[in-house]
Amino acid sequence: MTDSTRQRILDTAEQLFADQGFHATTLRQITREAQVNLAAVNYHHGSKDALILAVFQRRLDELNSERLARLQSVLDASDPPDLEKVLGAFIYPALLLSTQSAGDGGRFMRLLMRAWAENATQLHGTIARQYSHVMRAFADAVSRALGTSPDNLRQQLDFLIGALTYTMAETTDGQVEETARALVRFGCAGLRDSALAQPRQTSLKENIA
Amino acid sequence: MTDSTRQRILDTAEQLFADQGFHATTLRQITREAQVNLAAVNYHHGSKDALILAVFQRRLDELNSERLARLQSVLDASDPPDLEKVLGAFIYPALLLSTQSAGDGGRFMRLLMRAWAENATQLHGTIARQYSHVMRAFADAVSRALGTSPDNLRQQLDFLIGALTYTMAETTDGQVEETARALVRFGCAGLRDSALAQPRQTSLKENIA
DNA sequence: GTCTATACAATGATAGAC
DNA sequence: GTCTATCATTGTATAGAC
Repeated sequence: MTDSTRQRILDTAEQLFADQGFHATTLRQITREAQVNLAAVNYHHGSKDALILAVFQRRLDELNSERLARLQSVLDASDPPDLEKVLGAFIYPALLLSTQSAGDGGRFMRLLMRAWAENATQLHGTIARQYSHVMRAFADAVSRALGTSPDNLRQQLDFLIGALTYTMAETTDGQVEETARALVRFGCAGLRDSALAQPRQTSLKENIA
Repeated sequence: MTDSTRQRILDTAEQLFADQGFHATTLRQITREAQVNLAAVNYHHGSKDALILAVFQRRLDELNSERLARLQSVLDASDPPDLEKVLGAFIYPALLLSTQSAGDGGRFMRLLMRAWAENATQLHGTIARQYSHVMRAFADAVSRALGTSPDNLRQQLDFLIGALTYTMAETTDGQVEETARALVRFGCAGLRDSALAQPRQTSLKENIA
């Protein structure tokens, strides 16, 4: 098969990256374990950095689709959407992914924090572009739930993303539900309180993260 | 001078790491720019990973000392300490460091997120050990400000650390005060609300992050 | 103790045959 | 698409000068 090579590389790379980190994992190790030729990685993905990026793209596509689907359900349920449920639609799929991503023990999302490192320019930029659509949708939903302008929420949503990202790296299988509930509660309180402070509608310069 | 070589390596490495990332920066580039011999890095620091760790140690020592000093001032001011000021003592020095660290343009703390990547085991573990003293002191102060057990605050403080870390990577010079105020407010609201949910005193298994 | 010059195995990447 | 052979560059180790 021609396409199975590409996918086999992706699967093996994801597992090895999660276990050993990006730098410690060599292309020779990946290709040996995936039973493909060394040059196949560069042929199918271009470079090692591009392979790392491809590993992320696949998971982030799942994650963001799931988030948007859940958000739509929440928006359909009530017109001023429920803030807790909006944040839940953002947080819960991420924590789920962090502990049970497709086959491997569940250590995939530890890579998200690992990944900010290495090729920060290319990878962080691409991830940000991936998130920008989702971020816009959620910022809009949160703003309607609170009755404030979406612009003022960017910073607080960044706080939430930071807390979520950091938490993903530390959460293990059994704690997903409990952790998600705690983080939703934490974020709701912070957002509601910040909304009281800035009820006006000003616009800040764009700062996508 | 005998000590200037070690420090020159540290300074040059910090700047290059911040600009290009850890992996992209080679030892030959560092030693060339610092005008020292290639082997000097391994002689003074042991390895490239150890050099990365040393770069962090230096800044984290400053940061944690500053945090504890400010915390002491807050504790001296009033016996049930003011929660806003406690969080400020934790957050403000970090954001300051992230934008104006010792000479270089201020891109140092961008490394903190970058760093969780590469040698996650050794570096993340050592950083956690560095933070554990500070974390304990702040958890204690927050618990007294709220009137709850410190154990129940671990998770919420982790949320705050995540938000802070993520924010540090994105904050630029002019936004320190404003960002710190917003993050303090966000964290206070989350902590106060979570304290209402769990006023009991149970103990969870240790999970230092 | 510090520093230098040099050497080494392993890595990511590429070119060209099939 | 896949493979073999090969390249420049990397982090690290060592031997020896000051």
